[in-house]
Amino acid sequence: MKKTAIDQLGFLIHDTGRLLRRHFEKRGQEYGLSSAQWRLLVRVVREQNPTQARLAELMEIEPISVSRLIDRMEQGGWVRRCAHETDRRVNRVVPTDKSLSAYSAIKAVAADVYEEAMAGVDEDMRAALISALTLMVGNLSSDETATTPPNVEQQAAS
Amino acid sequence: MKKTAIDQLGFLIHDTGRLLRRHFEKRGQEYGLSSAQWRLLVRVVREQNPTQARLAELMEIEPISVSRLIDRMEQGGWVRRCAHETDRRVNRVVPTDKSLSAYSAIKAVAADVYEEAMAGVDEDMRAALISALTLMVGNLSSDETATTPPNVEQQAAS
DNA sequence: CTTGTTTAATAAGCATGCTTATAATATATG
DNA sequence: CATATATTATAAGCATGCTTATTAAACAAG
Repeated sequence: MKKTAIDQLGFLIHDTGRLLRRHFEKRGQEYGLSSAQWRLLVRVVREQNPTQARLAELMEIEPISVSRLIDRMEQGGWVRRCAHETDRRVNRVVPTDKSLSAYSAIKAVAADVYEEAMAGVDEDMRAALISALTLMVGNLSSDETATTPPNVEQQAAS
Repeated sequence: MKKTAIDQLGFLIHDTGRLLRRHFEKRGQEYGLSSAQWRLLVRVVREQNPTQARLAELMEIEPISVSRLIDRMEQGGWVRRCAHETDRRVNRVVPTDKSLSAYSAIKAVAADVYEEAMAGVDEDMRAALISALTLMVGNLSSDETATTPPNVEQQAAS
């Protein structure tokens, strides 16, 4: 039945994520950017010099994780911490020239990895995949409180 | 177009995995099992006392990661390392009574988290999701070497 | 102005993954 | 038997996430 497949959903998503990360890092390692660093850089470029707190919010990770990611990225010459104009508590995170010039190349690598991963997955299935994942992120983000909304068929242990 | 959605695939899968893990750990923390420990325990029970090397192979993580996971699980009373009958290099990993009695309860928690995540995702979409992820895992596991032969379906190594 | 609260960033320490290296044991070969 | 190679587990050290606690600055209220 499908039930057995659902049991493996967590494993599947975990594995897919791990494999994507692994491939991206292998392909992107000539640039010296890890996948976490790449995710952060995308936000920095898109948001135009966000603060660390803003990055934590966008990436849904803790501020301390951002802080340490940026430690390493600053060391690697990818971003700089710049003082905020008015608020002396705040750092703006600014991409370096190195980041800006590598950006499109690395973006192409990412797109390439995605296409490699999606070989043999037709358009309909891609659309369904993305819709399903988007729904799931919504379900899991929103109801930090609720437990079991509308039509759940929860299965006990099998 | 769809291209923009594909760009976000990595982010989506990453987020979904992170959120699933977070929910599972919140719900399962009364048992004191993390999600990595849970994944390992499932293998241990299914495989009937596998060796650490076998676990590393099954979970596709490094032997050293297994070793340290088991360090903590042994401390937590979830598994024991038992000497192999003939090969003195080898440890068999054996679930404790505590594991066996908690197993179905935790399995139910996992199933519950999956259902919560999948609320509003209909049967067709679930099937497509699982098929797509399975294909992706295949693509990313098999071709550790190739780069992007157009629409590949090579299943070289397993 | 002083006191208290909130916010931004960091520190300390843990879990889980990784890579690279080592120790102990098994096995294969001269 | 002795030596070379495999395999199993572990060690050391790093990256990235977490929780909890701290520091510095901003802001609000008396």
